[in-house]
Amino acid sequence: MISILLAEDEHLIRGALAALLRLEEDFDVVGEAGTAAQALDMAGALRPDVALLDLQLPDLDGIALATAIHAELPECATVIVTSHGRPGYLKRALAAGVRGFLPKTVSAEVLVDVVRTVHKGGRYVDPGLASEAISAGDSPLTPREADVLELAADGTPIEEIAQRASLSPGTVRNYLSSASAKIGAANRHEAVRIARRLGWI
Amino acid sequence: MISILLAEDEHLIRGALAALLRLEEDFDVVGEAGTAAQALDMAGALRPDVALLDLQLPDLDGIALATAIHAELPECATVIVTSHGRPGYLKRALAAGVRGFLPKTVSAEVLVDVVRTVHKGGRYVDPGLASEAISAGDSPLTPREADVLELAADGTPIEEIAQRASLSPGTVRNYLSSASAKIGAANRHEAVRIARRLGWI
DNA sequence: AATATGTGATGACAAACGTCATGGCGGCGA
DNA sequence: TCGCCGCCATGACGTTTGTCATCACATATT
Repeated sequence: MISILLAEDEHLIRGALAALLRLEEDFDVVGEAGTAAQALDMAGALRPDVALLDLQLPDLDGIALATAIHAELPECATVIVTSHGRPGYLKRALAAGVRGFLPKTVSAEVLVDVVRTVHKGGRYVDPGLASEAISAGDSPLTPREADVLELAADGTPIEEIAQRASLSPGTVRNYLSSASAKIGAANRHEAVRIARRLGWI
Repeated sequence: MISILLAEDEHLIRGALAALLRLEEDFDVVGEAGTAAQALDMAGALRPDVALLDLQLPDLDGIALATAIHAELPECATVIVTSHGRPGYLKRALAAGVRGFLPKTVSAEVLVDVVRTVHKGGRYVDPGLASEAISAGDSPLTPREADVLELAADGTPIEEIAQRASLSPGTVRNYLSSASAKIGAANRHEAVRIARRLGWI
């Protein structure tokens, strides 16, 4: 019997996934959490064999949650499930010791297989995502460039970015300019979009 | 027995929802589609009582799909399910004759209830979404302003927007300026974000 | 010690952008 | 028929950007 903890913020999806997993005779969904904090509590209390984590949770992202769970429950295998197959996230997830990484586009059968695989100590990464991650390569941005670019999201004007980052407006423009050049974008807004898609910010 | 057609692009979620619905004795999931085109084919062939449609599908949005289904199968009740509770969409969906509108944050029980309700001829709209839609009000944008603002998404430069919309760059700037003013945004990028959130574009 | 790299800043210049006034044209309701 | 509104355009103005050269300082690498 494999005991499973589910962390997913959308109630309906959480329930549906639970229903799906409960169809397997050897699966036991012991807990369903809607937030990372809840999931962490439940992990400690229920000590599941496998934790199925959505990448985007309201309080913390799934990778940080996986790290926290590993610290408290090293024998628990974690699997990240996500709608947005951002290549950068995959790398961070693997670095965090996650054992499985799946987009929500896989079939139910694959999910079930993966749960069994990671429970037996194996690993599984979606092949499509893996090849994307390889072709996307590492982020060319310096840490500071990534910071500033992140602050530039939502169309924030330079002046405000400068204040939030405690930088001079000129410096902000320099970072944004070099980041856009590295990414190959025409302007910072496009740069933000691309960097987001690749999981660089 | 209520026969149900499911249209949802994410394979895993589609399977999970199907599993959830099949737990009900009086439900029969007769078809699962990943695209609007597929869903339309299946609707014609399987003539389901209820169609459960995701708002975002790769080829067409759920509202357009609902309209198409009604045209071919007037007795089929349609329910839209969505991750993004954009107020504007709710209005358009109701105008299209959709019988149910739910965010994915509702519980599995609610979904099941709603399916039964709409099958009996009733309607259901998520209360939270409804109040949001009311408070958000109608779009203040003229059709053309909305067009141009939509083209301005992804940080496209004005010159390119002008070409795609077959307008002079000056006109584009005028529309963008007035749209931003109406929305209360400092620049077009912020305007795009707000309009997106409210379902105006 | 020399070199490269990241961080932070300034100044200058051109291009892109936001705003406003103004005009013409067409449709639609009063 | 008149006025209002949406559509499209132009010109002018100031502001915000993107880009580049150049500098200083700190930290690693070789």
